[in-house]
Amino acid sequence: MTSYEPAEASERTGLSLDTLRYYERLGLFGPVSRTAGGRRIYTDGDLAWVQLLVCLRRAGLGIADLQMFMGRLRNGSTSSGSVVELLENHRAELGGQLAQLQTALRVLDEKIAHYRATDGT
Amino acid sequence: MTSYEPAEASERTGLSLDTLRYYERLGLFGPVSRTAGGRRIYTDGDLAWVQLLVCLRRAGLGIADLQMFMGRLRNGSTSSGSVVELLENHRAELGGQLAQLQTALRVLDEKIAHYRATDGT
DNA sequence: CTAGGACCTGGAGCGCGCTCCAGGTCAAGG
DNA sequence: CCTTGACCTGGAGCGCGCTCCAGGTCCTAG
Repeated sequence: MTSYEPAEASERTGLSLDTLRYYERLGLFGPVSRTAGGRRIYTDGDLAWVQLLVCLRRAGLGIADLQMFMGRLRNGSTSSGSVVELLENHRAELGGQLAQLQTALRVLDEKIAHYRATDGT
Repeated sequence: MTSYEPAEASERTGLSLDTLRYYERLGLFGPVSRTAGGRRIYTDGDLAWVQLLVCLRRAGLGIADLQMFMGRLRNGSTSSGSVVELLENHRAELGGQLAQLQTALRVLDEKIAHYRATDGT
């Protein structure tokens, strides 16, 4: 029992049927095998990939990133180094965003203080 | 000398003229004062706001966030609390993204290890 | 055999955040 | 005066990441 119909795959990954098909079309995973009639049958392996994709999307990577990502991972070639590199770059970027937010928080605190001092009703 | 022509404002904020106008149209800052002829003249105050906006955008907040943000800050009313709240929620979100990334990194390490063990050419 | 529902495909549509464009106005230099 | 270039406006266009739709197929239940 290591295979799932589309509905179940959707449920398990949290992606819509459309999005699953979309990702597959873009080559982010799969190709997914089919029944004689042409319906998709997702394997555990497929879903594991999808979970990883979901994870990366949630982490803020773009579709293009995921494409080169999958490309690299597919053709072995320990260029997996560059994949990890990509992730770590993104992590750095997130760090930057956090820093921006903290700056914003600081600036806001100043503004609030200023308001209180100037216009302290 | 606390005022700037559009070109200079653009240069100083790193936003395009279009984007400056766009943000102003959306009410994210301003209204910017004009010359008799109708050209914009940005003040230091304007640019300070814009810097804050840039900061928040870089931190990943959406335009809608910025709008309610500015709305809150404008009408005083120490609801600035909810503004800070917004920022901190977002910070938490970034934290979540980082976590997702780390999970992805971990999963990848596993996959790589698996590759090496299975197919270790 | 028939009905119903889950699934298929290709392509159109949408919300976001800009970016570009046409057609016109202002203002400093010659 | 005229030219030139930075600026103005409203609105169209674009790339992303889905999401929705029409029109058709499969297949299980009655």
